[in-house]
Amino acid sequence: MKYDADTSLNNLMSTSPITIHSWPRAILHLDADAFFASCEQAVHPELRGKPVITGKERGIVAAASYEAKARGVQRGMSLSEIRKICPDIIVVSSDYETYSLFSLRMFEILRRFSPDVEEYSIDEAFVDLTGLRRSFHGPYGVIAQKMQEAVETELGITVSVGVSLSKVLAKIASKHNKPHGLTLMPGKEIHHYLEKLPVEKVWGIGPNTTAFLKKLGITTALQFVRKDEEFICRHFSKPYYDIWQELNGISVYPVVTESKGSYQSISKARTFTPPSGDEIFVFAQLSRNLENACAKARRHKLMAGRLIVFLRTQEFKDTGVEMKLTRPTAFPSDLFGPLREGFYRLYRTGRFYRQTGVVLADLKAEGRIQYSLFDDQAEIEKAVKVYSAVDQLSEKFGKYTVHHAASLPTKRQVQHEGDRENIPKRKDNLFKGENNRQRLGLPVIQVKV
DNA sequence: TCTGGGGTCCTAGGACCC
DNA sequence: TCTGGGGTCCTAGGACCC
Repeated sequence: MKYDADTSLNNLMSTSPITIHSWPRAILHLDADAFFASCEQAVHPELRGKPVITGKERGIVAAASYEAKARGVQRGMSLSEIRKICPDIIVVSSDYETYSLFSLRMFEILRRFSPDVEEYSIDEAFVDLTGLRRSFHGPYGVIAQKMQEAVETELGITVSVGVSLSKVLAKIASKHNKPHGLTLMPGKEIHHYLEKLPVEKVWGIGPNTTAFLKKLGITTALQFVRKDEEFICRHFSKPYYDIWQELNGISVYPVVTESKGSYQSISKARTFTPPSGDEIFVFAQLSRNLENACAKARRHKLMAGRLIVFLRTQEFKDTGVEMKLTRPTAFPSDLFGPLREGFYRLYRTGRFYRQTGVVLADLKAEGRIQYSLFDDQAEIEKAVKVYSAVDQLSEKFGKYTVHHAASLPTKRQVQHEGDRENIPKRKDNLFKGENNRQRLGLPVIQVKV
């Protein structure tokens, strides 16, 4: 039977004996379990089965292994709290390069099954499976299972998988059973899942909308889905109408296959404790944000047309200013003027600040920039030379080898890179790791001296 | 959820133009 | 000087995500 795009879940979910095509679309969502911690356990076998957390460099939990979660470790806990409930906790610094390599491998594996893979985040993917049953000689559930198996055996981590009619539903499915879950949610079973699902668990519905929904008497996903179109349009804007459709089994979010080529914006922010009322110090933080953001922009061959500066006070109040630049640039030397101007528009003596940040927006590709007649070409070329030297030095000797004097008063913090607590620093341990990297096809990472 | 860092998209309202 | 109607662009700000 041909699927009618207007058929809503109200029809799909009816107990009618008529068999409608149960998979108008088959969207898979894959979510790696405790990804960072799992990568650590895959690379360091001696960590397997043990409570591990990552995020040592910042002193907060970035990810906790399931063993740690089982012991009550949660995000947002301080390290001392964690040690109290779990004295044998293993704390490691985040190693984003390794996680990115695992991520890359994960997407490669998925693309063996379908070309329609969306790299949604470092540890999540959407895959459009629609129409693949023929070539795999099996139902979607079996294809999904094969994908899960491939990722798990080849990478040594576990992942949770959900398959349903839309991205929003697939996300609900993958979350339903974690870790190492595989949940199939065909049209006629969806309402079972939505019935017990608090509406705030739906992807795209945050605290604000949840509060609003509550006023309308809606607390579960099923209650939301069962409202008619007219009701939704009267009370909500487009994003929520889209979610409503997705929940109804009508796929409106495309699986975006193109890898994200470019950024809309680049931002760098930093929180410091204790909060500071020292003008020089706060500006230095901002200056450092700017240098970092610019370096990233240059790395991606982008230039900014707008600069946004923001400060967060002790009381978590944010203020910001936005500045249009006379010409696009990714050089701090061009931007210190605007930065200073923005800073003094925001900064109030006597206030204490806990965070500074910078956003580079209106990004344009380096090559496509038109300079005006009034731009000083010689100045620009000089800056190009200076900063390409800076970038080379940073690559060779580390991130903050060279920087502007204004960034100096941030009082450099001790770098924790590479030191890992509770892991004996023995040679064979290191080799174990390297063997594993090779087994996984990861390049051996050079140790900085 | 007592709060880290990095992103995206949508909407309302004003400015400006015919 | 006042008055319509309609379009586009920009910006601020909100809301949400991992």
